[in-house]
Amino acid sequence: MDQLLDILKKNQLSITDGRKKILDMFLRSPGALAHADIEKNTDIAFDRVTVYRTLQTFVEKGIIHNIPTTDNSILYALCKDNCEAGQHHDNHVHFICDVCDKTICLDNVTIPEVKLPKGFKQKQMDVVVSGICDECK
Amino acid sequence: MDQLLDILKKNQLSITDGRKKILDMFLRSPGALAHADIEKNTDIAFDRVTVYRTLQTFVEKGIIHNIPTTDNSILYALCKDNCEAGQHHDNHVHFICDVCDKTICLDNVTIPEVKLPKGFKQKQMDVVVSGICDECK
DNA sequence: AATAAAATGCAATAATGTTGCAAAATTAAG
DNA sequence: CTTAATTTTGCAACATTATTGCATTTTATT
Repeated sequence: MDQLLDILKKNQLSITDGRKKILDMFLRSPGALAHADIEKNTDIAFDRVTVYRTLQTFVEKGIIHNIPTTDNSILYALCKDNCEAGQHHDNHVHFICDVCDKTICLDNVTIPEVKLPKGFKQKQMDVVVSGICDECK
Repeated sequence: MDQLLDILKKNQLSITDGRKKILDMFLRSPGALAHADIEKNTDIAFDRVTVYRTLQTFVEKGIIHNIPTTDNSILYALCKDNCEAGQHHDNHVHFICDVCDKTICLDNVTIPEVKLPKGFKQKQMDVVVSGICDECK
């Protein structure tokens, strides 16, 4: 049973080489990936446009979601437990390591609550913590 | 006593038209600004490059800081109380309104604490809440 | 007012993202 | 298994966004 095919089929996506390879990268990656990471991967011999469109499709289907960053890059991550169920709009804690620069999706960290001023209604919350990760300590 | 000049002088920056006008935009703006907002402002008749360099300088000096976003834009905000003291690396709560699309810096909202897994060391935390702001409710 | 230092504008270049359309691959049907 | 319909991909062109070097202008210093 291939996890790859499983995810693609569940989301009613046709099985193509591009989607398989890109999804495979996410499944193997401990952290988040930027568009550039994928494009620079020599195994991925696809056109820039295909990468853009594949990522867009994956986001729409809820296979991956994007992580806020303070630079102008977009980070994508597949969160192990939830995303396959299509619940990727749920709240997450993301950790960015200042040393190795990797972004890790901390699925099992409880997200805190925030008291907003009067009149504000919360729909989603993203928490990005930066510091030193467990491998670089 | 001009607040503008005060901020620039405190940070040992020469007083130029560009810096004055861009800083003025931040002082008048209730929310965060993107590079594009500044460039499109007809009062700002400066070269793109100047805007980039001015923003970079302001960030380095701690006059403004940038806010994580899930799209590929960089948002900058001057946070009313802290930034002048150069403490802009402190933790903030940012609110992005889904309706009017403005980003607001909630300085007086207490930032929550997060328990990280073993081995992770937290240095900074950014919280981005999205929903409906008090003006669009 | 003259000089040193810093900031700006311009031009060129690089990097990043988007769109339309033809060719190729995948799926569905017989 | 082969064919037709649908979807995906690659290419090309284009648009937007960001960066760098250098000459010119502006600001600060004496």
